[in-house]
Amino acid sequence: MSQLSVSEAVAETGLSAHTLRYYEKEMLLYEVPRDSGGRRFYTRELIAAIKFISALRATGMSIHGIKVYIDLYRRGEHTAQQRMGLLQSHEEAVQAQLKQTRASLNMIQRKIALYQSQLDAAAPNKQRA
Amino acid sequence: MSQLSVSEAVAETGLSAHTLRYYEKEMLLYEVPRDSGGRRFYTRELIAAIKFISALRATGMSIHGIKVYIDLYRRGEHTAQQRMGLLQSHEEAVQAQLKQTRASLNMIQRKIALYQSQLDAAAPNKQRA
DNA sequence: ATGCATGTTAGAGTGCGCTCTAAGTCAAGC
DNA sequence: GCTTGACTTAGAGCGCACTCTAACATGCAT
Repeated sequence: MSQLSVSEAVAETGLSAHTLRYYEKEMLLYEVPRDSGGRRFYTRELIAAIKFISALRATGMSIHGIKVYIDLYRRGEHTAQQRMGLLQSHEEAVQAQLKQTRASLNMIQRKIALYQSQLDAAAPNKQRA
Repeated sequence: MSQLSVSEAVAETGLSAHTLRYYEKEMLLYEVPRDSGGRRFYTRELIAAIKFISALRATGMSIHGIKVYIDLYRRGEHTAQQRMGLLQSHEEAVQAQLKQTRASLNMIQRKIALYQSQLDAAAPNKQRA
């Protein structure tokens, strides 16, 4: 079970088969093995890579940005420092984005609270219904 | 100073003039007043609306989703409950998205930590340099 | 052997949210 | 009067990340 078919990989990663092929075409995934019939299968290493790529995507890194990271990976161990640097600056970007999202969420929550007090004031007897 | 020119509104909201016109075309903004020469200006109410729209955008609400909200707004006070409902379900979506982002960020941070320990192990004498 | 699910390819199409272009108008300063 | 800069319009164009199409191949179950 350490080698997953396309449909198993889809189930495991939450990405579509189209997207998996797209990532491969864009070189985010490489050396994806095939069975005798030419069908792809995914090793645990590939699945781990896909999940990490998904984490980068989920935090807003672009396909191009991920490709830069993956290309470093392919070039070998001596790029580890650079890769770490990329991840660190991405982490900072994510922290900034989280901060921005929290601020915006706060504004939205204040608006909701405003609606709540308006609606309470307009129908004060509803509180007993 | 309660009426801002386009360039002042750009400075105040962080959006581009192109985007402000685009939002107007998409009916997120309406009844934007004009001066005698046909140029737009933005009242404090409009600026507040733009900032709220930006908060919705920053938290991932689509232009279409915002339009639905704004259309309710235009239809009057009796839509307040529905608008609040929209904001509440958006809030839930944002909370879920934040949770997802934090989980992904965590994965990235673990990878950074891994790099750090690898690099420390590979060059242990660097700690004194 | 047949049917069907699951896979393959190259390449086209989609939806989103801007972003820019080109040609023109207007008001203020020199 | 002339230039400059900020603005106007309709509409085209763009970058991104998928997402789908069409035609074909494979392999398992009946």
